[in-house]
Amino acid sequence: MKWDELSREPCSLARSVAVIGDRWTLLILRDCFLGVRRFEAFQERLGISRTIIADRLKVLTDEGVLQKVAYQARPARHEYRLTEKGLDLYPVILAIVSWGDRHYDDGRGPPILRRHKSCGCDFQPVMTCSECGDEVDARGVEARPGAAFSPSAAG
Amino acid sequence: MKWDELSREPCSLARSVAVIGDRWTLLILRDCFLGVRRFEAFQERLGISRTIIADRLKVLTDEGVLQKVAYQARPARHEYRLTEKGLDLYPVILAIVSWGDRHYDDGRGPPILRRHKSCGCDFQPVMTCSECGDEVDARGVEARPGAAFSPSAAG
DNA sequence: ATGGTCCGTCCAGAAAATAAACTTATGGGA
DNA sequence: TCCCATAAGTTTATTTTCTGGACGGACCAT
Repeated sequence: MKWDELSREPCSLARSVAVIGDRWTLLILRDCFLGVRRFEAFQERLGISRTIIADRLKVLTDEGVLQKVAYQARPARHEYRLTEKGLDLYPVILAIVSWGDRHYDDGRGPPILRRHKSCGCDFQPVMTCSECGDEVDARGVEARPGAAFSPSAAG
Repeated sequence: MKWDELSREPCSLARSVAVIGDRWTLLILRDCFLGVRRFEAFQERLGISRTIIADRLKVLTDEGVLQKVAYQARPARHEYRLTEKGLDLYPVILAIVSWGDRHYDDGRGPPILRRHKSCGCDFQPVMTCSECGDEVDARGVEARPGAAFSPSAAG
């Protein structure tokens, strides 16, 4: 399988990874959720080559994860904002951060604290079942093929 | 920033991405959660070069996400199993799959269905607040620097 | 006029990813 | 014994991607 065939796999994980599973894309998305919106800001914060920033922002824009919004007319300038589809990626970011908080703590605690506005508390994300509300973990789940399954598919 | 500097960033997402943020690593982990354990099986299912499989399995093993377990002595053969640290990645996989299910459905529904054993229902994962139990989304959360924060850090 | 900001593109060299063939160790059958 | 098969990689050569730096265009402030 090649990288550009991923999006045609009958697998939701493969299709997602085709868009966001890149080395730098997740870092760009992290910054998006922290309020970074401009090309120069991404480049400065990440310290990677401008070519990659431009390429990844284009992919995310083409996929509808980010949206270009003009903030001044002359010279034409715009910023990159998360769309609804992009905001839907928040659980992905939270899950990754949470795993890092747990397994790669350097002893000084989490680098970023997150407060749930509606209850006012600093919180940890918990993955729960939509039906019973209990926490789900790998051992408590049974996977089986769905309608869109085909032999080479998975997840 | 370079790829191998990621793990030294004061950012839980960067540290995690240094381990699992690779193109193929997430696909390998997907298969792990579906019960795939042997080198040949990973290679056959993913259809990518053996070099990459070997390299990624080594990284995941070195990081303690997978563990080599012998299943026969002569010739020496072993399989790769998720450790507790690896099982902790389940919310990450679920979050990515869930996003794909929602935004890259081809009209035939999800390729894989998941049943929560304890309640017996097919379910969708919901990211909730550890303190109040309500669902969390990007707009309802406020991030701020924690103890391990430093100027270049994030998330 | 000079320098600064912002958002890119272009280029050549360096680094990484990839496919295909090969290696090692063993067991089974003709 | 010889040949084939299985499993888990390694080696080699090619292809792709990434990098750092320079460059460009459209403005603005001094």
